[in-house]
Amino acid sequence: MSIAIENFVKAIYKNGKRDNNDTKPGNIAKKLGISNAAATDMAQKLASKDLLHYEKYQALKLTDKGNKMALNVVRKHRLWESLLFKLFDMSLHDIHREAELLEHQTSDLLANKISEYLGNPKFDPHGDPIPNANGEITTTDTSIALSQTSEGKKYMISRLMSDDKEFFEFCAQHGLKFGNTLFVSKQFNKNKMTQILINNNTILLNEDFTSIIYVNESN
Amino acid sequence: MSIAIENFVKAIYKNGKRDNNDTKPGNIAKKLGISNAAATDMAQKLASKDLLHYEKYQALKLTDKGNKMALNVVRKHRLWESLLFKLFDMSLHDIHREAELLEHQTSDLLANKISEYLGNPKFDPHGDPIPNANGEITTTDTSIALSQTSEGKKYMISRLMSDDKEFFEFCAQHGLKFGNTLFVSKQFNKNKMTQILINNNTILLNEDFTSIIYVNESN
DNA sequence: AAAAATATTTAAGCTTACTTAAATATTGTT
DNA sequence: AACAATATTTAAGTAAGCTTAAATATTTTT
Ligand SMILES: [Mn+2]
Ligand SMILES: [Mn+2]
Ligand SMILES: [Mn+2]
Ligand SMILES: [Mn+2]
Repeated sequence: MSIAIENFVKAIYKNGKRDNNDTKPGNIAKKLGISNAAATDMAQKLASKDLLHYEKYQALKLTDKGNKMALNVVRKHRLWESLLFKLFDMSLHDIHREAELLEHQTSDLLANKISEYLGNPKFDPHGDPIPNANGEITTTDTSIALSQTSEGKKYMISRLMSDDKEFFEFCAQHGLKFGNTLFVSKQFNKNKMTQILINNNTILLNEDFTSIIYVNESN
Repeated sequence: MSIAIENFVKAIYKNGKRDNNDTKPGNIAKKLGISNAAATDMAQKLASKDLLHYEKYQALKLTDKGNKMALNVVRKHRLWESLLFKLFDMSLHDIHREAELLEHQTSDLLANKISEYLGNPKFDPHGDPIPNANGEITTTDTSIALSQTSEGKKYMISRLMSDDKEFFEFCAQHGLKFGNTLFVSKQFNKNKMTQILINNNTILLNEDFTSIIYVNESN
């Protein structure tokens, strides 16, 4: 399957998972940087290949076959991120950018070699789960967005759901990193802001950030 | 530049280097598995992009710009082969196959990271030289084909110029490996065969093999 | 030096993955 | 419930990278 198809299927998969947007052509188009017309076109083509269910004006839904393909690409993406992060001194944003391309040029055999070399990791450097060779995610995610946390509790960062360079630079600067702990000192519910204490620094985060930083309650 | 263009330019580069075939569209077409017509078409297109000199019915010649592009792709190819060979238990043929794809999806930055990680190696696992970040090959190659060697002398294998699976399997089986030494016991000039002694085994090689196994005279 | 065999080029056409513009349907607002 | 705003779909068209078939040039053989 082509790069365009792999990216399309993956975008639907991720849209359905994370964003509770409904997965209509327009949303996918926006993510992929193509026109709505192109997305509709592609959706119809993929339906004829049995990769997704298409009904005019309805949300797109992957078939089992489409889902499997998406998970295969996601697996390769996250394995590459893990490898590059381990071997080289590269930022989360940079490894993501490289993985976005490498994911399409990787045989299943190579993916398995990478996985084996890394000790079959279950999570990538963002904290995202890595599907196994059968396209299954066996770990269960108990984490919640920082925006959903309670005042006065301690949490461990489990996932940074972003591809944005500036966000990662901000995170790096303030110690917001997979595995680090923080304390939620105040929730400004009206303003949708969250005040946290991390590394003895107090920071105020708005919803753009608190909705993509995932955490687990800590001791 | 597209994958098709990178492969095309690289094929011209390699054809000019190794094979003393003249580099006409038909030869390139054969290597890339496309029609002669497609190769001519592409050659004309690349001439308009200043990547090669095209004159009807004449051999193709890369411009400086084209040469630089080819070396950049070759660099990435050989760095990937080096990395995969080091990290994973993969055959020379397999690493070549993966590198053939990865070479087109690798930023200069990532290439430099790989090079640095490996200690800026000068040769890949086949013994082929790796161009530096400026697209220069600084090593000089003094090796000769096994077919050109003299009876009664000892040589060290410096290069296995092939992508062929069966050839590599044969090599692996008989200890024909980068760095290993062999003794040329007889040259059958009329039959274009070479008899060598390696690991206490005598093997008779025909020209298909002796022309792609490169060696340096050894003590 | 012809003739025959080969190789190259041109021409016409196809598929993929896009684009913009126009038509149509859905959704949100008054 | 009607109107306006928004989203989706259809239609028409483009560029890249191929194909096969036919025309033309080059190379090899006789
Ligand atoms: Mn990523
Ligand atoms: Mn991608
Ligand atoms: Mn190779
Ligand atoms: Mn290639």
